[in-house]
Amino acid sequence: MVETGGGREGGVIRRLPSTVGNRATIEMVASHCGVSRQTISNAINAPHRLRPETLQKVLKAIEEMGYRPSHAARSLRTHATNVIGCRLLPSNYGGTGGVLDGWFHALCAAARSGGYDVLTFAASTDDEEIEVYDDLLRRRAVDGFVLTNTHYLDPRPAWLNEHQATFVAFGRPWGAPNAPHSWVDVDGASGTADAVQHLADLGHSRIGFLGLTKGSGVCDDRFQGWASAMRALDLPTKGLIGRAEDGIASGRALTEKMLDGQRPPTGLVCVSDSMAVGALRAAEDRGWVAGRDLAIVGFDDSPIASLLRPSLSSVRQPIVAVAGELVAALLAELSDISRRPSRILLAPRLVVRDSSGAQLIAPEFLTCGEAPASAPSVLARRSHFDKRSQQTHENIKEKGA
Amino acid sequence: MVETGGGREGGVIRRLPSTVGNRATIEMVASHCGVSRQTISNAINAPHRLRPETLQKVLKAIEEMGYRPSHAARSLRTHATNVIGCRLLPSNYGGTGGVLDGWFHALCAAARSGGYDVLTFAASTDDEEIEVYDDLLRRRAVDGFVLTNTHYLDPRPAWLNEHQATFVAFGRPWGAPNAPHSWVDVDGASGTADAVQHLADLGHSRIGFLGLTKGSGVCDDRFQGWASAMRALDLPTKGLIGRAEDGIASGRALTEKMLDGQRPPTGLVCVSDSMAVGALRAAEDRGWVAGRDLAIVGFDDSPIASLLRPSLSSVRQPIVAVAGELVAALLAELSDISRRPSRILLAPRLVVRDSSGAQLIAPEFLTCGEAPASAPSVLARRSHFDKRSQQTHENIKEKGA
DNA sequence: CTAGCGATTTTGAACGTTCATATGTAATAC
DNA sequence: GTATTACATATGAACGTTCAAAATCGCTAG
Repeated sequence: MVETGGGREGGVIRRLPSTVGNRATIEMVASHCGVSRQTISNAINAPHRLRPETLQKVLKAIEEMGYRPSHAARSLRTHATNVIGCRLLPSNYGGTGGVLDGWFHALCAAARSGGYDVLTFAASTDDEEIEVYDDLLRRRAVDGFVLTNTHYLDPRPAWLNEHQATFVAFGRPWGAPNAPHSWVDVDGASGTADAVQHLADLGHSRIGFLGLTKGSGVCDDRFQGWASAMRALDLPTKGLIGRAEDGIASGRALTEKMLDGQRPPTGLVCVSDSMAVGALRAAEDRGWVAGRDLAIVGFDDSPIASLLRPSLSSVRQPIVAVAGELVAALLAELSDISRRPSRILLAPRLVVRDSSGAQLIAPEFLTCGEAPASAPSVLARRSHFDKRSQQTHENIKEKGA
Repeated sequence: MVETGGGREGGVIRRLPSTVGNRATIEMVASHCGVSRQTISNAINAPHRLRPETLQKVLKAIEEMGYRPSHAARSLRTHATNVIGCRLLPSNYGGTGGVLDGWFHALCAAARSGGYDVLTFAASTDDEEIEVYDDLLRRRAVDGFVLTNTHYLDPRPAWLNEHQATFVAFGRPWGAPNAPHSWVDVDGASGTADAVQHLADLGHSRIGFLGLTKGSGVCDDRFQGWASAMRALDLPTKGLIGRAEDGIASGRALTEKMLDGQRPPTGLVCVSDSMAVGALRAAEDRGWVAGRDLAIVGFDDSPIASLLRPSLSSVRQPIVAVAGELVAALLAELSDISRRPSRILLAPRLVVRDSSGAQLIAPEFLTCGEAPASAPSVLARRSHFDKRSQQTHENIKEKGA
């Protein structure tokens, strides 16, 4: 299976050892133009210093010769690398499967349009991540970092501060609200509050929350949004809170337990899409149809949300905007060292699909004709669904920023 | 929502302007040891040249002072950056949602353990990607590239060769089998052949193929595996080939059309998971249960495969191994410029789940009690499924490499 | 004692930029 | 006509390494 070689390509010269690096240097451009090094440098870094005609002449030569300043030389001289370091989380990390990928893409795009590149590295733990930080800083390979997945007792911000590194975080400094670094985050509380309001609008009064075991800042935030919305609507919360490790199995188990309770919920707001998938499974287990027999809203709007049947209503994070703000904040700090930290909270928006029952169940979905016997309360509950909201399929409920 | 500032942190000194770069240099280590620059350099790059006691003394100082050679200075002098450039595809690119993320993570890990870093960039088109290549090469910011998503008439390999860049590709050079660059790919044909064999073992004789419109090397490869396996088993193929753009809607439409044909398939092998999801939808549309009324096998084993109901049997690519081989091949080329290109084909493996009907349908799934009227041929077909294979749930059928 | 040799260490130069400063040049002011 | 100024361009040095070559050291042999 492993074949090496294949010189059948004939006269194809593959690479000339010493010509790989034979690209134009500033000196070559200078002598070509009949000016000095510094004039070329100025044409690039301080064009206002040049006489218009000189500038034009130099720029033309630069263009023709395809000159770009050597990254290493410039970086050596200026002590700036124009590179940002960022850890790539394992795929499907913590149930936010696929969401961070779009974010990462946006981050790279934003960085590049700001004149920066992104150096990506893998790490499995915070400590490993810190080791890479240390390496990159000592080698002076990056100007700063973007952190993701902040959490309680996160050792990274403190370490980076101690080592006088510039960085910004995607995620609040949970447990350290006054941490002196910049961050950008999504207002999870507003997302879950929206979800509650959405379900309440549909007539639900018993709305449960599926969260994580204590110790997750993200969950605390989202829980808080649910709790305050419930309070504001004067709805009961007793027996409607479930907590476990993130995961489909957990979501399923929590939902089962909650539905078996004295006064089961008719709607569920979940801390993550994986929890929501678990809830969907639990509904299936009973022969229920999510969106008809049980309303479910997830969080993150991961790629699977729209693929599931019934499709999953979910709170979508503005990941592209987050990436843009992070890059903007980091570049600002890099250029203005005495800058105060910026703290930016962006609003998510609820994407309404089938699982919350906001629209008619697609006919092809009702394969069984009638409600299964195992869900006796369904018909009684159905009345709720008659006052359906005006929201249309995949319509997005924007929350004013 | 946007708050900047928050100086309540009091006396926290955030960053000392000129101390950011005050890390140890080779000269500092040298004077600390009472030796010359070059001795320190040798301790790192050619330790055999040093007297054991000197080496030990120097290494100790290096350790204590936390010295690492400046990336810029070293790179300027040696003309090597120890950085690999790689485009990050938009998430969910071409239906392979989530698969490349795991690959990318593995790539970063492999690179780092080989002493390299990965510079990531976003690009929407091949031309945009080439522009970035151009930029990175001119600035001498990377030593080489890893390409993904190769296709017919791919302009990138030719461009890179013309510009004497070192690179390896994930994916064969479709349409240019003798292209003089190294590549690593997954043997799609063997994957679909396995899928056909799997379905044939389960008693299927009418096995359809859902592919892409002509012009996709990946699809041609996978199609070829299906076709030759069908031929080898002496099974009919007429009316069992569907082609369209990749996507769920396409898969659904193709499946519908095929099932409406004169002699519809009882099993489907799909070129991608998104096509397979479409097939699942088409089965649902008829009130069928995939794995019972129609066997479906996808390709890529994307994260959704195990989340779907019924869960999707799919051919999994050995992405971690691919990443490792790619890095190995690239580093080999970088260190040995006259090296001949290596061509490595790795075998995928079929992950058997519910949608291919290899095991009993989970009871909770059969909510409707009996086969729907719209699938009259189901009971007749059922006999096939009595000779079920021994494969267990999520069991993996390894293909010898 | 000294030449010769290998092992070890040092020195000068170079990599390609930008910074800080110096030089030149044209226009303005006295 | 010369001093003053602003503008435009050029020069020397430095960034922190590694390369190439030179210097030093410790031994052995003649």
